[in-house]
Amino acid sequence: MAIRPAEQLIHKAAWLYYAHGLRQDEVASQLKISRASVAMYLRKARETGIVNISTSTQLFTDDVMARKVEDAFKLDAVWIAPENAYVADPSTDIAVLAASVFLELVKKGDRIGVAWGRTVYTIADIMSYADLQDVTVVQLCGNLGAPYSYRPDQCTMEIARRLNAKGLNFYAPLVLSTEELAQGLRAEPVIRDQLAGISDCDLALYSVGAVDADSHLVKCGALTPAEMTALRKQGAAGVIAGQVIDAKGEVLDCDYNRRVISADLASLRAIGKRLMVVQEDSKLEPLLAAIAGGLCTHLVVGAHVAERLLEHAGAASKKAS
Amino acid sequence: MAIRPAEQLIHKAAWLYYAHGLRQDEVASQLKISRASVAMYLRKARETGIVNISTSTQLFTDDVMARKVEDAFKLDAVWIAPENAYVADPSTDIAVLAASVFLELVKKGDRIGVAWGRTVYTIADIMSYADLQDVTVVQLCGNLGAPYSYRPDQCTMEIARRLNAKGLNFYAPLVLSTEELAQGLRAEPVIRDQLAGISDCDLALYSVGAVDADSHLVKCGALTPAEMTALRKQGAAGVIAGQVIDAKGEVLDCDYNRRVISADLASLRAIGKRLMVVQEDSKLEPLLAAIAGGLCTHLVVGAHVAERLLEHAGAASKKAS
DNA sequence: CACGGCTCTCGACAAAAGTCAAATCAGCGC
DNA sequence: GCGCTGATTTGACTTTTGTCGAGAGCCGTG
Repeated sequence: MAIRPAEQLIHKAAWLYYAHGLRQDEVASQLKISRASVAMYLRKARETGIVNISTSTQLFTDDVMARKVEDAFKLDAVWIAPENAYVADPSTDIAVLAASVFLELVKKGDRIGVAWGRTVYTIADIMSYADLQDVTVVQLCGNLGAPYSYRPDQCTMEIARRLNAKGLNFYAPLVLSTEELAQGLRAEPVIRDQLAGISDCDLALYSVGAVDADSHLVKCGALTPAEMTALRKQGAAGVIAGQVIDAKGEVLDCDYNRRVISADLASLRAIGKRLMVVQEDSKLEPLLAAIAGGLCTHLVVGAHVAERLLEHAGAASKKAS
Repeated sequence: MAIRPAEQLIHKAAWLYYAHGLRQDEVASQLKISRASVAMYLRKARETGIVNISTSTQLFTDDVMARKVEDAFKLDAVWIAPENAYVADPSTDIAVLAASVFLELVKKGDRIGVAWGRTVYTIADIMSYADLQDVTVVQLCGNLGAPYSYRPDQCTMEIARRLNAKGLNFYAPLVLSTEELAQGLRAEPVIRDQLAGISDCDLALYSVGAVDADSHLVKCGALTPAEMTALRKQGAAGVIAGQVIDAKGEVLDCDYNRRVISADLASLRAIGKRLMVVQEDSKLEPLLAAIAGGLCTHLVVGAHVAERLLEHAGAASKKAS
């Protein structure tokens, strides 16, 4: 296989084209190949992250609303995707923004924790490629043998692939049938090491789930709709990395949570940058819970959710005074 | 001036085009402007660093020779520009590479020390734009009222401008006529603070000058050719940030050095990443001195100099054994 | 209020980049 | 040795992008 020379050529072509600003035909004659090949190499270079094209996400932090949300909830940084999007699908817009923000936050040598969900998978799916060799992507929670394409391990691996990073998977079920078994598995060296390594992460990427019948936990069979309703009554406000949290952002004391294998919230809070992405307008309550629990330092949301966050903050401060 | 809406438009256009991958005509219809304007906005976006296109410099570190030089001289990283360049001017090639490497090393929030010289100015000149608001570029040595376009303050300001960073200039002459005056000026609060702030830098960018009649010090009138020759006899091996160093990379004990206002070498050594760029083949001796003095952790050189570095290292180790 | 001077915007053309089917080449089993 | 398979490369074609001069809008000035 002539992959070595090809790799070299891709690098050289990318170098001449992007760094030196030569035209494709000039590159072609320098490298003594046809221009069409140059075009192909350049596409590969972009796809593999040999060249990085990134747009500043400043536009979305400059927003006054973003500043207000930052202040109101004491977050490190907030990005707001305009709702009156210029593009067809507003939820895609949030994911594209989230992917850019994510890439901006990642540094060389980082260890990144990734949770699971439709949102995270969408982000992974549209994320552009980058070449960050010494980055590790770890899975934050156990697996779910769901028929979905956004299984936890898929999210992790896809992001690792895009970044050209190492992917560290987590081969345990998210939820077991008994508490004892869960405890036993958590004590298992392979699993224990994985869980222990989570707090060493520099950056976490996750979303928050709603506590309703549409939740992934229900769709994947981890919980029945009835159990979900029951959890709601017990004070469940959201789902983070497979665990059910209450309105204060603490793990809900319930049978289900005790059977889950996932990063405990203290480990998550130990991660410096916790990037939370919320696409759906309906996830206001879970998001508030996550913020209350200090599970989020960096936030990407749509304008609509941002507005409602501010309304809520305003109401709360009024009540307090 | 309709510059505010324009700024917004540039951001939006860049966002839709680069992040969402729309075509220019699609962007144009979304934004309700002509495609020609979109093309113009995109150019501006590239020029101002709203979008970043960077190519991985891996190709040049992958080189086995680069590894050998790293090992032989205990450097953190070495990049080697191939001498049989694909481009017209080999020295430009080194500068382009150096600029890429430099941009790769800069992080948000960094403080960067920049020295002066043709090499540094060339790098500044071809460096692409970036948007790093919270970066500070400081000048490492005093000014020289030369008729050259690569005055120390110019180098600093140009790099600051390209990075969209703050530029901190150094308004003192590089060399004074008496030692007393130099001492007095160094004690001056404005100057003292500047000099004291140098060791807080995260990254330094400089080259090394040769001790000959072609040196900038001679061309700018700081030293006469005769003085230069005399210094050589006293053991001068190179020039760093306006100061004359000996073969061990220490400040040469001479009248000239005592009259200079510049970063002292200890401050330079305190900077974490010291990127040295050498274009000319003739600068082998100064480079060896700089390396010996621990003034360089990251190195960008042409293949020819790299070869000679290795020869030298080989000879030295043979002699030692 | 008309007048330059200024920048921004547009349409049309030229240049460059992307794409695809056909051709070429290397490796491999028969 | 021969022909097959699959990947790579090429030339020709189409689409997309860059550029330029003309014209439109805006402001301060006489």
